[in-house]
Amino acid sequence: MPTVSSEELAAAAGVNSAKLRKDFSYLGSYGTRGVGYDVEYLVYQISRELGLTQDWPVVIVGIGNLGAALANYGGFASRGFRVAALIDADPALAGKPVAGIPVRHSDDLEKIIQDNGVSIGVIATPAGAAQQVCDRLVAAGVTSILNFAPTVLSVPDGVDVRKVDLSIELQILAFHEQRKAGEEAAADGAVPATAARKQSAGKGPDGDMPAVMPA
Amino acid sequence: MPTVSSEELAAAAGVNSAKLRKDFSYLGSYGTRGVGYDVEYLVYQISRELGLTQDWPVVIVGIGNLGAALANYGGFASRGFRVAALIDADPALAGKPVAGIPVRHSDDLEKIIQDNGVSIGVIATPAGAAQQVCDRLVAAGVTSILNFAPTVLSVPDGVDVRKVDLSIELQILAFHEQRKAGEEAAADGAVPATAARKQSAGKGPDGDMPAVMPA
DNA sequence: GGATGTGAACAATTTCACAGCC
DNA sequence: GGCTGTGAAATTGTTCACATCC
Repeated sequence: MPTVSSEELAAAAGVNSAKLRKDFSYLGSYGTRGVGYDVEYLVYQISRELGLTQDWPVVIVGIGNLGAALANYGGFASRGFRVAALIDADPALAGKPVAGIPVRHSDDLEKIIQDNGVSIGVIATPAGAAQQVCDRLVAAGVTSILNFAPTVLSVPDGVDVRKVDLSIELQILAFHEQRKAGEEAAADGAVPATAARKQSAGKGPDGDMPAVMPA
Repeated sequence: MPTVSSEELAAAAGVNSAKLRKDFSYLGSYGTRGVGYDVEYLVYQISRELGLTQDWPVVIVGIGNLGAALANYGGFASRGFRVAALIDADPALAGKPVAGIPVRHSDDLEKIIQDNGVSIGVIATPAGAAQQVCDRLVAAGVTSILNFAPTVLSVPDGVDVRKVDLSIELQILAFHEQRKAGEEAAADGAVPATAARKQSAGKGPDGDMPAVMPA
């Protein structure tokens, strides 16, 4: 399939074709009127804009179950990420290979960052160690941090942090699940699934109040 | 701190106080004019709206590194999630405890779902097994699926799927990292960091084109 | 006096619809 | 004839500002 129309792409993505064309237009005029978009050319342009064509060395700090899962994750290489090193504070792990990469001791963290020109770090340590690891990464020159530890990290200006909370997505599913159940029960006086029910929210002892309610 | 004002909450969250008040107003009229919001009452109302006050039994299928990391993840219990069972296809794992919960063989998947009234399933298997596991979960009554496998799952209407791609967040960091670098280099003719550069995007052999460009 | 709750004003985003080009 | 690229219209989201209530 050498070319594709905005209509086809939009249908595949579940969005409006005008939106897709307008979004693409912000990247440049990469289509041909009457024909569509050249697939290979479009893929390259989008890849470049997203930074997929660059090589990004990253370090993963904290090689527990999650760190090991990340090290084994196949999706990184295809998006331009290269795991420059795995780092853990446990001396017993040092030298052992995980996903084919030997684990290094955290004493060498600064040297590893500098030798490899790493600007992105992944923190998969327990919560208690995360801020300290973060501080060392930043001091060594890392400017973007992906944090899996259940802590809010504080960093100086100019450093980006993104926090991944593995339970947030479950939370969202549970929210929709709750609404599904609510709709089924809507006939017998249950709270409707829409957010618009402003008037019914009296604070009295009204049955939907739990023991936790303040006096 | 028994009460809190929209102003204080907004400052803490980094948003406008009017937005916060308007958002809260969609849940109901839970504040007191001249006083603010009763913290404990507000926490309960938001928790209830999000489904945090319910008990959600979940199963985790695929107990590799990622499945084990999820089983050990502390954040689930506090948000109302209860790991009803860990399931894996490897007979060697069956009976072994992970995070204190014995792993069950996937032969028992349907029975486990039904005995525990599970409506939410987590898939942490390799990509090749994910669709098959998904089909079995759905057939057994699961209506929400959190998918960590790098595959797009197809499900019947009425079933929610959320896909977590661990490399997406890295991607976002790399995107911003690229822009940081671009801004530093902006003086010497590099592509500007803003998206608005429509006119310069000629298709000719213009130096920023790679070998992958179509003929 | 002080802070909510909310119409109205404003801003951003999405969609329409069609001129322009292949 | 077909499909992009984009002004203009429609829709959606955010902020202002103030009447209202504790």
